[in-house]
Amino acid sequence: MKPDKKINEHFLKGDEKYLRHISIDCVVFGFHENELKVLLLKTSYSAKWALPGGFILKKEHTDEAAKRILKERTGLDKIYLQQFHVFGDPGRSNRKFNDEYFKKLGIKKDNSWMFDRFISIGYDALVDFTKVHPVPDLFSEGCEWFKISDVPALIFDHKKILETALQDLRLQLNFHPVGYNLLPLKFTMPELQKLYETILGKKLDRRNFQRKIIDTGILKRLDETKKGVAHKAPFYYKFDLSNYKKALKAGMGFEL
Amino acid sequence: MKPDKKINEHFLKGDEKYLRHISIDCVVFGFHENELKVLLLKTSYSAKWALPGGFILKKEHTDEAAKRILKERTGLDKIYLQQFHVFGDPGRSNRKFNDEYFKKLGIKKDNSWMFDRFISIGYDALVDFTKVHPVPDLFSEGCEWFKISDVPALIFDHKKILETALQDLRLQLNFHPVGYNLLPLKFTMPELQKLYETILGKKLDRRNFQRKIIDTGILKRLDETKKGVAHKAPFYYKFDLSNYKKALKAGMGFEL
DNA sequence: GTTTGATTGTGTTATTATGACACAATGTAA
DNA sequence: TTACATTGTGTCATAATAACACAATCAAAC
Repeated sequence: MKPDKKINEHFLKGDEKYLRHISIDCVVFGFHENELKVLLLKTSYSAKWALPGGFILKKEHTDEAAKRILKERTGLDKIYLQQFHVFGDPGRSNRKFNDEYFKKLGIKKDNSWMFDRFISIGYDALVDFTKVHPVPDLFSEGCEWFKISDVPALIFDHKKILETALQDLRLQLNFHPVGYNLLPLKFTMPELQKLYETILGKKLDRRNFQRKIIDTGILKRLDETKKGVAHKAPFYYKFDLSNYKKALKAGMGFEL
Repeated sequence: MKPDKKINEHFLKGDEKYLRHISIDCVVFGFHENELKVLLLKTSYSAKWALPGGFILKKEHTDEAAKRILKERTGLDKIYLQQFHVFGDPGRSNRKFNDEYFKKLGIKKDNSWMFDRFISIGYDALVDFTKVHPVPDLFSEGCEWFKISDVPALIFDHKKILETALQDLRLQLNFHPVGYNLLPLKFTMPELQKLYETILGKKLDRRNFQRKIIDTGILKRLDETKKGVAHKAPFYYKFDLSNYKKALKAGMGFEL
C-alpha cells in the first residue's frame, strides 16, 4: 500500500483498530558522547518535531502498546520502559496543523477520530544508544537524536511531556541504577559519572561518586582498561547483574 | 428521575456525555482513631465493594474529573489529589457481574459502553476524615470508611489499585509532609507520629521522629495542650503554612 | 628519550545525620 | 497522696557525607 493511502486509511478507519481518545507518547532517552539525548520524529505535516507515539489496540495492554510502539521506532525489544504520567488536558492537542497537508490527503478534519481530543499516557524509555536503529513512522519524514539541552520546537504539549519525563528520571536516579539501561555493556567510571551529572544537571565529586557507586555493589571492575587516551587509562566496569537485581528489589538507597 | 431510570440512561446513553474506554478510580485516604482508612462504596450489583470512581466528560481535564468525582463522594472541595498510576490491562474489568441486576434494569451487556474495556487512571486523595460526608453513587447502596488493614473483597482490580496507591503514599512520605492533608488543623505529636507509623507500617522512635519533624521547620507548637488525658498532656501543633510551602518547593529531604 | 599535561586511582579528615537509649515532668485515676 | 501511663528533652556512639591531596600513567610535544 502506498504511504498516502495508508495514512488516509489510518485517519478514516483507525478507530476500528485502536481505542479512541487515548494515545501513548514515549520519551526515549539515550546517552552518547557524554550527552543525554532524546529521540524525536520530524512531522511531515508541520515544521515541528514530535515524540514517538501511537495508539492502543482494542485488546492490548497499555504497557504492550508502549513496547510495540518503541519496537517499531527503535528496533529494540527488551528495554526499560515505564509509564510516568497521564496528560489529560482537553486542550492539549487543539493546536494548529498544516491544513494543506490534510487537504492533499483528502482528509476533512471533522471527519476523523484523529482530530478528537486525546488523553495521552507518557512512557519513558532508557535505551543503549549504540543499539538503536531509528525508524520514522507513517507521519514523519525523519528520526533523530537530540541533545536534551538542544531540543527543537515540538508539537502539542510534547515539550511539557519531555520535561516531566526528565524530572521523573531525576527522581528515579536515587532508586534505580539507570546506568544499566543507558550505557553499553562495558563503560568507564568517568562515563558513568558523566551520565549521572547530565541527568542531574550538576557536577559531582569524582571520588565521592565512585565510593558510593562501588558501595552499592552493583558494579564489577574488569581487568581491561580503556586504550588510546592521552592520560592515565581508566578501568572498564560492567554491571553485576545478580547484585543489580538484588539491589533493585531491596530498593537501593542512594543519595547524590 | 427515578434511580433505576437514571442508571438505565447511564448505561445506554452515558457515552454521549463521557469519553469511552477511560475511567477514573480514586483511593481516598483518611486518618481516624489512629488508623489509616480508605473510603469504599458498596456496589448494588454484587456483594463486593468498590473504589469511588467515575468518568471523564468529553471536554473535561482528567484532574477536573477526579476533583468532581471526589467532590460528589465526599463533599470536599480543596483536597490533596493526584494521579499515581494508569491501569491498562485489557482484562482488568472482564470479571463476572450479577446478571440478575442488569436483567432487572433491562440492560443487555452487549448493548452498553459500560461493559467495554476500560483503562482507568488512579488518583489518590488525602482528606481530613472529620470533614468528609460520604455519599454513595448511583450504583452503590452504601459508603463507608475501612481500616487499611481490614478491607473487604473489591471488584475488578480495585485491590491492586488500592495497594499501588498505598505504596505510592509510602514513597511520597519522604518528600511530602502528608500530615497536612490528613490531620485536622491542630494535632499532637503522638498523633502525627502514629499517622506516619500507620502509613509506613512500622514503629518509629518517638524522640528521633520528633527531632526530624521539628528540624524541617514545617510545624509550629501552640501553647495549648490536650485536655482530659490520664497522663502528661501533649502540646498541640499546627503546620506552619509558609515554611511548609517553602519545604515543598525545596523538596524536603527526609528519611524515616 | 625526556618532559609535559591531562586525567585516573586511592585515602584521610572534619562535619553532619542517624539510631539507640534514660530520666525527669505532668495529669488523671486509684 | 500515690501509682501509672505518657510526654518532653538530651546525650552518645556510629554511620553517612562532603571536602580535599597526592601519586600513578598514558599520549603527545619537545
